[in-house]
Amino acid sequence: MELHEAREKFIQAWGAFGSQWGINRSMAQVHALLLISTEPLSTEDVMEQLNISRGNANMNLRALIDWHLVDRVLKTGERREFFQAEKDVWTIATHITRERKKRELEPMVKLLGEFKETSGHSAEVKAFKKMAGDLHDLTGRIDAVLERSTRSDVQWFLKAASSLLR
Amino acid sequence: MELHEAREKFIQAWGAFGSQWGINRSMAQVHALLLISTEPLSTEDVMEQLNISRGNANMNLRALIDWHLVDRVLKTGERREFFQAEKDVWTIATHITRERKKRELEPMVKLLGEFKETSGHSAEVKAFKKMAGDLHDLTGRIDAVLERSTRSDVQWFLKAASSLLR
DNA sequence: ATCATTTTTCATTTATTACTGAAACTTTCT
DNA sequence: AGAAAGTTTCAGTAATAAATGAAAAATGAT
Repeated sequence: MELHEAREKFIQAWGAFGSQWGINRSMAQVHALLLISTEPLSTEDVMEQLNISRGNANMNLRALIDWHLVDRVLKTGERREFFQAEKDVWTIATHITRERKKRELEPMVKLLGEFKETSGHSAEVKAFKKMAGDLHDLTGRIDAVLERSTRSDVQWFLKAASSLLR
Repeated sequence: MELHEAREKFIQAWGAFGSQWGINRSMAQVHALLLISTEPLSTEDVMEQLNISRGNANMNLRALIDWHLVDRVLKTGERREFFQAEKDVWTIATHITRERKKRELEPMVKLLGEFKETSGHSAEVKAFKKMAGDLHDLTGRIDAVLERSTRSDVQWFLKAASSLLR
């Protein structure tokens, strides 16, 4: 496969993959593009290479910075900003995991916890509380596992271990 | 909190949660409704309780059956079909995980593997292959972890362990 | 302080995804 | 076989999410 074709496929696939997981296509594509670019890119580079508008490029670059997946870079003697992606896949995975955990999983755990106080003693109420409680336990456990596996000390260990296995 | 309010909140939250993760709102809501219903429901019950159309109810019930999250149930002396959700949260988590792994993760692992054969020796090509290879390793590892943690023997063990801890 | 360049915002447009509802189909009963 | 009850399909419509592009704001050089 030629580089050009491979890059194109990669960007498209990463975009589609993202949108299946609730991340918008452009954001994922911008990320993909930066991942496989050796040099930092300007907003215009991103616009051109992905055929997207300035507004779109800007919004998604900022979103990626929020997620700690992309950094702003200043080149000496250049006025405009450049962008480069974090390239270490463990770090990428960690940042994505922590961000989604914080934004989505934690609020769900909290809400499920609140259902403990549902009033009544009917069979209906008991069944409801059982389900809410079980889900609370499950999401709480998942939360704990993710917390542990994304802690920077664990990350450090895993990185070290994986470099030994190379 | 009153049961009625709690149920409503739960259904809405589960729907919103689902849509953040690429599962459509109605499907998640139908699932939520069945999860907290003590008796199996008919298509009409679902339509009424969620204010959705027959077509929508039918499509999403079938999708949930595909995902092994819901079973068809026949009541003696009743002609129409009833639906009930799998209630064990470990089993639910397993089925969701396996289904998404199969539909989305595995194809991505496969695609990333194909990039190994990208031709050329320039720095650009090397950088591309490095990234694709790293992502291939990472997604492959995630795939393996999920495979292990959703195998029925592990499930059996975890269920047994968690019932001992009750 | 001015002006040229770059970045950000946001009302409007466009694209995508999901839902509706009526018709077609299937099943089961008499 | 015909009718009644129930299920599925799918073309058309609606709702939602994302992108555009032009204007406003910010930046920084002179």
